[in-house]
Amino acid sequence: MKLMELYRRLLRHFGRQNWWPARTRFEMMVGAILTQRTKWENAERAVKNLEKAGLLDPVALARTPIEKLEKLVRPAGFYKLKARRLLSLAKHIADEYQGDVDAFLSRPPEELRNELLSIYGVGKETADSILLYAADKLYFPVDAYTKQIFHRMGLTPKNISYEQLRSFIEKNIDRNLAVYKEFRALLVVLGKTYCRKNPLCQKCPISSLCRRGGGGGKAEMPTKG
DNA sequence: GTCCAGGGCCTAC
DNA sequence: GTAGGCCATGGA
Repeated sequence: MKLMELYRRLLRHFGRQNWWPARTRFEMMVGAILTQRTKWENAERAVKNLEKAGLLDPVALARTPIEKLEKLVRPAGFYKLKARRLLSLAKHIADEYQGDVDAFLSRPPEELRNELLSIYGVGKETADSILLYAADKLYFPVDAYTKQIFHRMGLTPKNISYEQLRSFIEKNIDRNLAVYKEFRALLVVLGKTYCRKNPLCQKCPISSLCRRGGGGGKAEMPTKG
């Protein structure tokens, strides 16, 4: 099973996803933090609250009292944590780049990645999502769905590390931004739609490719990353 | 009422 | 370097 074959099959089945749903690069970054371990629908409510408050701007956001942020991001869950994380991201861009998001995202990719990872609340998946969807760099974000899907397909070991899986995927798909962006979105949609629910497993568009489950086996979506 | 969603931090081994 | 606990609202 070649990964590009899987990609084309998912694309035929689900159609283009056109991620990321955001008007600006900073809004994308905000959404990436708000959707951590959270449905996008709930994260989006928080994004809209911030937008109404005029806070989808690093300098404005960085100046906002955390108590106000906590109220606005409440629908996204983990609201105290996420308010802190948004502030740390906004302050970094405001302090180090005078709020110039483009200047921040224009840094050399590996340096930008390390810088993102140094920001409180930005882990590997969030950093790689920002690199791919906001900075247009060829980094493939690996989430819990992707890990589980590839394991069930017998492509990778269950306990593979984040970096190992990212490397595996990046070595086996076309180095093309549209492919990266769509494939990642399609894997999330596939995971959300089928993997967690056993009854739907048979209808999964890749069930014939799935060595585990696919029939009587238990769906094993992890509850943790 | 129960389960869980597009992670990451902290702590203990 | 990694396993486990923790964070929390909203919808099914």
